[in-house]
Amino acid sequence: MHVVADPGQTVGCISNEESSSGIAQLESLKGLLQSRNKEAGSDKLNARLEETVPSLAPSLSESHFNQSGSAGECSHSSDNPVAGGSTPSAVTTKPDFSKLKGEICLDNLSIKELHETFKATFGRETTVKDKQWLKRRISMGLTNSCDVSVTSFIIKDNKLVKKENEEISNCMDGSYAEDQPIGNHKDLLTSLNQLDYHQVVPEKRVENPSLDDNSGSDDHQTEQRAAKRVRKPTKRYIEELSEVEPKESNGRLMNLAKNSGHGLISLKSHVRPVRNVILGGRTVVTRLDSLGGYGIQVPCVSRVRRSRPRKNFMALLKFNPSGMGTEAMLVKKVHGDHSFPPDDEKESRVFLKANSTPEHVHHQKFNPSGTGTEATSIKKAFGDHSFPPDDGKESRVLKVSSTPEHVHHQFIGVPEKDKQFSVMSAIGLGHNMELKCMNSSGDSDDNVVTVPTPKGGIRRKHHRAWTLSEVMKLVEGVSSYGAGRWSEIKRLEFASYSYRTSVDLKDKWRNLLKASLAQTPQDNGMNSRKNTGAMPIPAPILLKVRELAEMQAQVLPNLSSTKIAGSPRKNVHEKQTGFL
DNA sequence: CTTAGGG
DNA sequence: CCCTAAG
Repeated sequence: MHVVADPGQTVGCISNEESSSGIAQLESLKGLLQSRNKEAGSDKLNARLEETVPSLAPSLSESHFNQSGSAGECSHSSDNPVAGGSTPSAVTTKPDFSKLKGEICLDNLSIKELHETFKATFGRETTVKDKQWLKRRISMGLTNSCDVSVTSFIIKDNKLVKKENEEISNCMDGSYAEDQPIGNHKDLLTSLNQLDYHQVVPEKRVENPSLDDNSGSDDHQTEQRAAKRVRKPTKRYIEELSEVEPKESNGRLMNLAKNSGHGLISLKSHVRPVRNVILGGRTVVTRLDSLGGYGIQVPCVSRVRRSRPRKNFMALLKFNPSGMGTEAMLVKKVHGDHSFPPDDEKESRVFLKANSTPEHVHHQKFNPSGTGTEATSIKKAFGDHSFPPDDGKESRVLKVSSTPEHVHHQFIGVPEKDKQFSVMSAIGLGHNMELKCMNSSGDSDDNVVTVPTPKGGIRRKHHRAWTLSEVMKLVEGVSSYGAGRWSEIKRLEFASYSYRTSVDLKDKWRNLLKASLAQTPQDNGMNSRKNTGAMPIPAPILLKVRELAEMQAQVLPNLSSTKIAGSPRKNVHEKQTGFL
C-alpha cells in the first residue's frame, strides 16, 4: 500500500534520530501495533469517513508536517550497523520519518490524519479509532518514551511538549464530534461505543515474532504471552516484611507493613534491615504475641516463623525415651555461632546455651504444664546441623535418633501455643561434635557431607557435590524425558541415588543451564579462576546441556504440537522394576 | 506429591 | 540447598 522512500534512507534517518535502543523499542512497538480492528462498525465508519471527509489526507503532510529537506540530512549515516537489525522485519511498510520532522501537533489531527501519522511513524496501518490512543502511541513512537501521559500532544524535535491547558477529555464522544460531523449519527456512535477502548487485535503475531516483545509498561498491553508463572509473595516474605517494621522503630518504614499487601514488590530493595544486633548491645526486640490467649510480650527476633509448625517436628518427639523429654540429635554447627542474644538468624528461635559436656547436652523443658510443646522452625534451627545424610528422603527430614552422641534435650519450656520454642544449649558444642557426627554414621558414598567450612566462617550446609557421573545422568535424563520431568528422571536415572530429590535435579539442571550459557560465548575466564573447589563441568557436557536447552526451548513453546514427536521420549510410565 | 521459581 | 506457591 504505502510505498516508502528508499530503505537505506529511512534507516539512515532512524539511526540518526534514535539510538539503537530506540530502534528496538520502535520495532517492538511495531509488533504490538500490528493489529486490525475487525469491529463490524469500523468498516462502515471508514466508509463514512471517506465520504464525508474527502480531502483531509492529502493536506496532511502539507499542513502539519514540516518536511523541509529532512531526507537530505539523514542520508549520510546509513552505514550504521543498526540497519541490519531493523530491516529484516518484513512489515508492510517501513516507518517514514521523513514526514515526521518538525513540529507535530497531534491534537489538531483528525482520526484519519492520525492514522497517517501512525503509519508514518510505525510503518503500519491501524484502524484503531481512539484518538487518545493514537496520539499516545504516536507520541511514544516519536519521542521514544513510554510515559506519555499527557493529554495534549505536541511533538517537537522528538520531544513531547506539554501543554496543560488543553483538555481533551473524552475522545469517544467529544472529539469525534468536533472533527467529524458524522459523529452525530446514531449508528456511528453506537458502533464507536462498541469499540473497545483498547481494541487491538493482535492477529498477525506470526509475521514478525521477533518483534513480539513487550516494550514496556503500557496499559494497552494486556498481552497474555507465555509469561513465567507468577507467584504472589510468599508468606515468609510477607512475614519478613512485617517483621521488619518493629525494628525500624523510627517510623521510617511505618507504613511499610500497611502497604505490604500492595506494594510488596517495590519495597523489595528496602527490606534488608540492619538487623545485626551486636552481642554486647543485646538488643532484644519484643513483640506482642498471643500466647494461649493472653497478650504477652515475647522476646522475639526478626524472621520468626509464624506459620504452621513443622510437620517434621513430630519426628523429634517420636524417639522420646522419657516420654516427655525430647531427644534429638542436635549437632548444631556451633562454632561460636550461638550468640545467646537473639541474633538475626532464622535459627534464632532456638537459643542454645551450654549445659553440660559437649557430648551430652541436656535440654530442659521450661514448661511443667506443657500442654504440648509445639516447636516450629525446628527444622530450620536444626537444619544446619550436618546430619549424616543417609538414605532416602528421610535425610531431608530431621533425623532423630538415639545417636551415638547421646545428646539429650530436656525441655523446660513455657507453654507456647505460638510454637515458640526455646532450647538452651551449649555454646560449647564444638567441633568434635560435628566431626564425630560426620564420621560416625552414614556417609556411605564418596563425598563427605562437606562440613561447614570452619575456615572463613562460611558455613555450608550439608551438601553433596555433584559428581560427574551424576551430571551426565542428569543430562541424559533430560534428553530422554525432557526438562521438567524431574520426578521421572529421578525415578529412572537416579534410582540408586537416594539423596538427590527431584528438586535437586531441577536445581542442578538450572545451574547447568546457567553455566552452559554463561560459558560458551568466550571460553576464557571461567576455567582459570573457577577451579576452586567446584568441579569445572567439562565443556562437552555443557555443550550438550546447551543443545538440549535449545531443543527444548524450541519444542516446548509450541505447546499442543503433537506431543513432541521428534524427541525420543521414552515411555515414562513404564513400571519401575518391581521391587519397592 | 510434583513443578517452578525465588532466595 | 532450602522454601513455598501452584497445580
